[in-house]
Amino acid sequence: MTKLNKRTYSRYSLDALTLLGGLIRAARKERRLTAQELADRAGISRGLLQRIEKGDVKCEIGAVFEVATIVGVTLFEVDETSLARHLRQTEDKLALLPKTVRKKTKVVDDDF
Amino acid sequence: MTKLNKRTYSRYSLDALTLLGGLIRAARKERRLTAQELADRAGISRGLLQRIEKGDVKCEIGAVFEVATIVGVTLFEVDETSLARHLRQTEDKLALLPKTVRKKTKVVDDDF
DNA sequence: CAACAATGATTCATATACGGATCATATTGA
DNA sequence: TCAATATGATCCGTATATGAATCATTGTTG
Repeated sequence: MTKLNKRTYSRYSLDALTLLGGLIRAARKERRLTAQELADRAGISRGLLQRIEKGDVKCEIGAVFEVATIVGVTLFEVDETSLARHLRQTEDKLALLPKTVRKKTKVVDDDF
Repeated sequence: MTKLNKRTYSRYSLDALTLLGGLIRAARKERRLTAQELADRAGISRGLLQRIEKGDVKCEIGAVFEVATIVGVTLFEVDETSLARHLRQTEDKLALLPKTVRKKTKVVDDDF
């Protein structure tokens, strides 16, 4: 029992999340949306939106992306076409790589 | 009882998540990292990494960002300096906006 | 200033995401 | 081809994120 897991996060991840939250909050205000209104539109609670705007690491990424999308904060390329194209490119790229990664079975046989 | 909430997600959000997962997976393979290895480095389980690479909407955004960071997939600007600068700019922008959004109290008084 | 509205913060119950284990399958290297 | 290993897919128990409710505070408008 007692998981005591304590995940850790790099500074970059934390900053990126804070930034994303800030962008969402700024976009919401520019559009003069109430926290409650935006939460309703996204189908989440106001409390969760608060945490999202604060950059809380423990939020469903789906909820965060949805809110961001609603207020017009887009990650990656903006337009859908380019997103779809990017998706295909990624798939193609993956097809080229070996399907499974294989570790070097043994240390270099350097006794000679 | 029975929440039956059924959140919905826009096509864009779903695509963006799929793309992000694909980018992570591609980056992992380019670096010849095993799923287990990457999971260990991120302090998460292999199962969760699987879901992340699949673009599952129900994942802690912190875990996703952390994994992405580890394999070098960066959202927003790449370098830390620009990220920090962006952070400040967002704060400044927020400072200019009204602190709370206020709804029009009444419907337009258009009986005349 | 007075009334009201939006936000921030907390608490609690519950739905659920997570880790861990396991099994089957696919893929690799020798 | 064979052995080894990575991956995919489930299942289960538990830690925990979420929604709902509430209260205090701050900001806004009239």
